[in-house]
Amino acid sequence: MKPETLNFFDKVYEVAKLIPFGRVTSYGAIARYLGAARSARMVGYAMNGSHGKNVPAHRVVNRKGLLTGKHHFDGTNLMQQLLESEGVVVIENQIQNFDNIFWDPLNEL
DNA sequence: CTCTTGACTGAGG
DNA sequence: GCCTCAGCCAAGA
Repeated sequence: MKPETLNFFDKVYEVAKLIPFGRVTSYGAIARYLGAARSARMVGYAMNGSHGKNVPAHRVVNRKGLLTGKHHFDGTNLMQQLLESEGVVVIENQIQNFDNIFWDPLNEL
């Protein structure tokens, strides 16, 4: 598997799968780790195809810890349910104690 | 080829 | 801290 054969989307999926249980990261963090610091939006765009790929998209939020992508899940509060199942406290689409559970691939990986 | 659409981010007021 | 604006880049029409 040459890296060149891996699409930007595939790279995003790989990183997303590496997010530890009960931790979260941001689109920008993943983008920077992939060397595409200006492509944070592409990370989110890539998650559109994350369904059925065993990708924990619910652990990826924007830089504020806001669940901006919750509307892309089936249920209205499915994304929040999944996060709370992992011990992550979410109030009004906002992850509480975000700085503490934030997982930066550049620093942790 | 051009134009629109985003699960974003950083800077400025 | 909140709001607004502009830059960013891939995919689809």
